[in-house]
Amino acid sequence: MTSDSIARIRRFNRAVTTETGALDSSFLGRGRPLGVARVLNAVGHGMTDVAEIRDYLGLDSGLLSRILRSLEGEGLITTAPSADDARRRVATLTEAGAQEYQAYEDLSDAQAQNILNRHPKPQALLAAMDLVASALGRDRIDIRECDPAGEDAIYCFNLYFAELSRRFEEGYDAVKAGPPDADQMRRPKGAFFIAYSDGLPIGCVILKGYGRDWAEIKRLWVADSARGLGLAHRLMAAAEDAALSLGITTLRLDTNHRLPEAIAMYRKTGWYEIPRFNDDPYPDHFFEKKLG
Amino acid sequence: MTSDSIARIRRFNRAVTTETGALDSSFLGRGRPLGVARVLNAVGHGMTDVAEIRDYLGLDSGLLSRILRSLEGEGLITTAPSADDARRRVATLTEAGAQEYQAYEDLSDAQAQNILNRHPKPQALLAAMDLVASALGRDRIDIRECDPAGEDAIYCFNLYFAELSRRFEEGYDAVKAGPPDADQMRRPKGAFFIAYSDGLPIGCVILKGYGRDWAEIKRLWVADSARGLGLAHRLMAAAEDAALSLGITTLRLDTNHRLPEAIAMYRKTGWYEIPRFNDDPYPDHFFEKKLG
DNA sequence: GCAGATATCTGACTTATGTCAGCTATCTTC
DNA sequence: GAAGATAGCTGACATAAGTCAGATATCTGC
Repeated sequence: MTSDSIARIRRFNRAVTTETGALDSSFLGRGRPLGVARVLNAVGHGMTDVAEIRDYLGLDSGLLSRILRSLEGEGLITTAPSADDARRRVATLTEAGAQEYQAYEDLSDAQAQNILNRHPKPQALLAAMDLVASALGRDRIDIRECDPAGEDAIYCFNLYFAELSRRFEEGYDAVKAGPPDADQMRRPKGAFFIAYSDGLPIGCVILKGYGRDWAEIKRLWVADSARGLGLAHRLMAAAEDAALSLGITTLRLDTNHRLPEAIAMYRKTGWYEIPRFNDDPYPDHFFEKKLG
Repeated sequence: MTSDSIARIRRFNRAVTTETGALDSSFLGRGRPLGVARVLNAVGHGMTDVAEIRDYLGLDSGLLSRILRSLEGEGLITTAPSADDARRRVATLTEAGAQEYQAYEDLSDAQAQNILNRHPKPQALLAAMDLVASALGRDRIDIRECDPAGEDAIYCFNLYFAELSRRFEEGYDAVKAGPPDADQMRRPKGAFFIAYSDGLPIGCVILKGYGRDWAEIKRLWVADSARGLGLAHRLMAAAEDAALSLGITTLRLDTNHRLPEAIAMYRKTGWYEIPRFNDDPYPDHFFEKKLG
């Protein structure tokens, strides 16, 4: 069984490296070496700081310098000293550079679309890819404080609501839970965090504050494909850190018996059950935790 | 939805290329450039013919020549003119080469094992990897005529029986279906085919002959992860070709109503239903097809 | 303002990889 | 056995990628 498993993983590696050789070569086909294309891509993704690019792509200082010069020579980027530290340099796309970047994006998109079109069960394929990507990329999952009214936040909330609808016998209607107040999820009252894996949101948590010394944890969500990787713990830790930094000493949350893994996790991490503290129709379990 | 799908595929590509950069570098760490290691690997996998290696790895004739020379210099391989065409050369591993090849294999295995160990749901991860690998590698699925008593054949049969057990209400007992007669699955009576995706068996079919002008199709199996890729058609085509080359003009098969996709496929590809022609307890549908 | 740290750049070098034309030995066909 | 095809080898060259030791400008802490 184990040796069969290893054979399967190795087959996967072969299949994927062969294919992603082709995927990477979508960066080619525009008459530019891979290294140069990768840097252009990094700048296009908003990585302007030279040091940041170097770090992200793992390039030598001298090598990156030459690549930047080459992109400048092509008229695709301009570099200038950073405003707050003249030793540092920042790179920005020129108009031609933005066009070229977009051309690479379009190529990548077309490539991805092609894989989808050729598969009989695209949804199953996507789910499998998500699972694999989360597993392989678990060390690269990062949790960022985000705008609770942003596009990614809405993406997370919709998946969270969909999950609740599946779990609850009676379904779930986001409207009944009351309208959200984004200010309560933003500093100085509260905070909002999204967990990203290579740019895809795969989890979130709200710290909903009222300007008092207690706050609520809401909408703790982890994507199916990322379950079991300890992401819920990390999100909760981020929320608790934020709470402490806002002078909040007590957290509360409500939940439902149809979410037993969550309840088990709360009990294991210092939460204790308390009486109902709101009249929300969905929750039937209420927890509290003292911080600090 | 579509643009979300594309984002997910691209995230997958990023995650996997980053990780498989690490995977490929397991080929490194032994003080040998990737190209050289790949050739050593190809020879270790039984690719002795120089032209075959060149084709498989997509290398330039001159480049491969130099790499072979370098491996010879290290004492890992020997090359000699081919017995039946002295222009061609064949490469073989020396003892030191076999050891070095094994060292690479062990590294790859350890790397794969490591991925498994770190995941909370290894079986789900493997299933997802299989699905992705079959999808990406569908152009590289090849069907080979194999020994029906070999290790891979037994692997396929076990998965086939497991599938039937799941499908049939009353389960499935391979013993009741009668003992296999390997000679009937080998030329000149019959034939046996396995579909391989990067070395992993993902489908099979038996052409079971009796030295007469009709034969039976048995154990047509396609792995879950490879459904929908047209593999059953390709396996059947291989079996039909083999039948024609053996002078067989009529094929028969039996199946069960719990395998509706298979029955639908038979009806669409020239098979017509006939009365029961054996007393096997499991089948309840019987088909025939005229070839040529 | 000075010492030491930091960020980037330049030049000189190496290695890996790929390309191509021409060479030699061998095979196939007539 | 001669003509042309084929397989692999060699030499000459090109490019991509990476390494490393200074050089230069700037920042930070004292």
